[in-house]
Amino acid sequence: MATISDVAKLAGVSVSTVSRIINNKPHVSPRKAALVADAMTKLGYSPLQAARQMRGSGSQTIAVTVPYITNPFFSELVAAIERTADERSYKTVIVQTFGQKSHELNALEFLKTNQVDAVIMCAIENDWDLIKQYSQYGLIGVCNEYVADPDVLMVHADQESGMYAGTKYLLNRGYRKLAFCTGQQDIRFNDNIEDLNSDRYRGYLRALREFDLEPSVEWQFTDVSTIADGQRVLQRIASMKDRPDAVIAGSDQVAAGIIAEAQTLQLKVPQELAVLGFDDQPLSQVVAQPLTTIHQPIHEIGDAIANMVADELEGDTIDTRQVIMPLSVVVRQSVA
Amino acid sequence: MATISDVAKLAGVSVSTVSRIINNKPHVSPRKAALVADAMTKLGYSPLQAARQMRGSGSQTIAVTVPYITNPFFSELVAAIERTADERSYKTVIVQTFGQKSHELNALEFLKTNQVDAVIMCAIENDWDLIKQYSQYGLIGVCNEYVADPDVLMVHADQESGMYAGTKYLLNRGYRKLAFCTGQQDIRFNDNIEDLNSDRYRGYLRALREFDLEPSVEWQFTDVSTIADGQRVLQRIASMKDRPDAVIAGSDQVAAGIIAEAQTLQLKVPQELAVLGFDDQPLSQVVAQPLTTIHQPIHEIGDAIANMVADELEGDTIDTRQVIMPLSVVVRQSVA
DNA sequence: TTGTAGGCGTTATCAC
DNA sequence: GTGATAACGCCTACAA
Repeated sequence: MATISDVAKLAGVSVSTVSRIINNKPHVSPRKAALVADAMTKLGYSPLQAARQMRGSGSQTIAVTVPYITNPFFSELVAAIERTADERSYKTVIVQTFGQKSHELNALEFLKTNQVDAVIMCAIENDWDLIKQYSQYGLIGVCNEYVADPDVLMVHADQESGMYAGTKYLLNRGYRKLAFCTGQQDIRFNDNIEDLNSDRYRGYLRALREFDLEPSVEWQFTDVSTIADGQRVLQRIASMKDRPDAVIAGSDQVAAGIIAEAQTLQLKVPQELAVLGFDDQPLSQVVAQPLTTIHQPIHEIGDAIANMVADELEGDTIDTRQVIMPLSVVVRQSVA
Repeated sequence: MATISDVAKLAGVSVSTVSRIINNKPHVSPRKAALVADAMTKLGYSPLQAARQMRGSGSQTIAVTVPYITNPFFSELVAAIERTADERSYKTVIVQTFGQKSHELNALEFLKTNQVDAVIMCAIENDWDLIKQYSQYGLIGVCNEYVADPDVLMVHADQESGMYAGTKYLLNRGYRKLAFCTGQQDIRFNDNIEDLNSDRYRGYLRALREFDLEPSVEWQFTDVSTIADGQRVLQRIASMKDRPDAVIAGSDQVAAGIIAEAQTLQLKVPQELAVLGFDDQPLSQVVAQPLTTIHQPIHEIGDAIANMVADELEGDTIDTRQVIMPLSVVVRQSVA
């Protein structure tokens, strides 16, 4: 493990000169620069991160928080972010929160201790007021989440319009008895809350009301997010006397579970029950009835936030700090 | 940011006493210990990693390398490892290699610079001889890969037997014209190589030979690993004059792609073409014909390697350094 | 049992 | 343009 003074010694200069060159600061003669560059490669030298961190220098590293990396939506998102970060020569560390505030705080602590220059939050567990305090230690970007703060770098899709379009599509096709699934624990909707799920619910309501319909409490399913959850949803639907004629799954995972279980229970999709997915993941093409779903531009979202964060880190002026990506319905076969 | 000397000052003791308490070393009076504990919580103090790293102390962090986090097999594996590491109070950082040697080396460099105490490699890109050199800086565990070195901590599934069982199952059901898919670039099989793919191929051959069959070069597909790859495989099969009657997909992803494309091309599974998956992921239950596949105990594998690594880090003596998990065929509907 | 002092590798400040 | 030197926060001999 060569150190900076090893390099200095070999190049016949002082450590400060080497340091200047490493961090390409001015006031260095080309001659010595060459000498040092030579010594560095000869020794295979690279600066020790830990020492830099102690000095409070940058780490060229970005942390990304996600709830669960096993959720394909997030693994794709992380992959996109990491790919772009890589191009900009930033390293990436992935932090799973498992929906726990403490894990999220761990990631934020990285900022405090200079382990990372920025954190991109693809899920938010703690109150924003708490999180915001960490921005004195480094940059915080928000991705796929909502924060009512015009200063933060934020990229997300237009969930309201997306869900509105999806619901409208079902309505236009003649469906009237719509079931609604959400990943959240309970539908705590109110007009003041700005978050992904409320936004989706808002879009759902807007479409419904255009048809003078009200949401049915009976047909609302909360806390569903996996394939297995989808299977359970369909079982409950199948056992109802008054069944919905369509179900808004909230994710392709859930939609896939619903369709698979429908198949085993011999319930015909879309004839007896239409299923609308969300995300448009590869999965949506391989289920028994390929999913009509709402396409999310995951890679564009990831690229955008990563580039914005990198820009800000490099001191570039950023014109728009918040970008909202459009969502659109992809028609396949799970809706008639 | 409270430092150790802030704590010392507040507690009215010296920094060394605080340090001893933090690292629960002997020779501390309970009275002072209480004082210090008090001061620590009052200040919200936590030791700065960077400073510890510079001293060469442990980081309580384990790096995990995977080729692509978007591959559900690996995201599940990582999740299992992280969960167990978390229980043992180790932090985890995920490093994607993207199949590139340089990215893998990055993870290994973490060892050198004390950023992590251990790295668990779930994919191996570089030569083992090169990798092994890094074990002077920290612990290296191997997961889901093969290394001919009795000293290394290693956990993987018995791919040979798994593939043998799967192939045998097809053979026993009367299939004789077996196609074979693999994720590797080309089938460079030889008896000396010990790796996951060779091992699988070995199992495939063993079963074939029991039926006096030879592998068909015509029906071997290399470099296939995604759903889209699977779709392409089916297209090629569909266009053949002499078609296989069964295909060993190598992964559930590929199997799902094959089945989806078969559906659009109106080719009946399993009547006209049987499909055997590998992994037994949730996906395998939602395709048009639920997959007959080979179950991999992903969580057990992840738990095992994480526990072994944690044990070794904590100086426990380890009885068996290599564990091989059994694989078994799960019968569903993609094979008649 | 406790405290003091030195050093880990780097960068920034100050002289020259 | 260049080079000493003092921090950064922590741990560990060594001394008391």
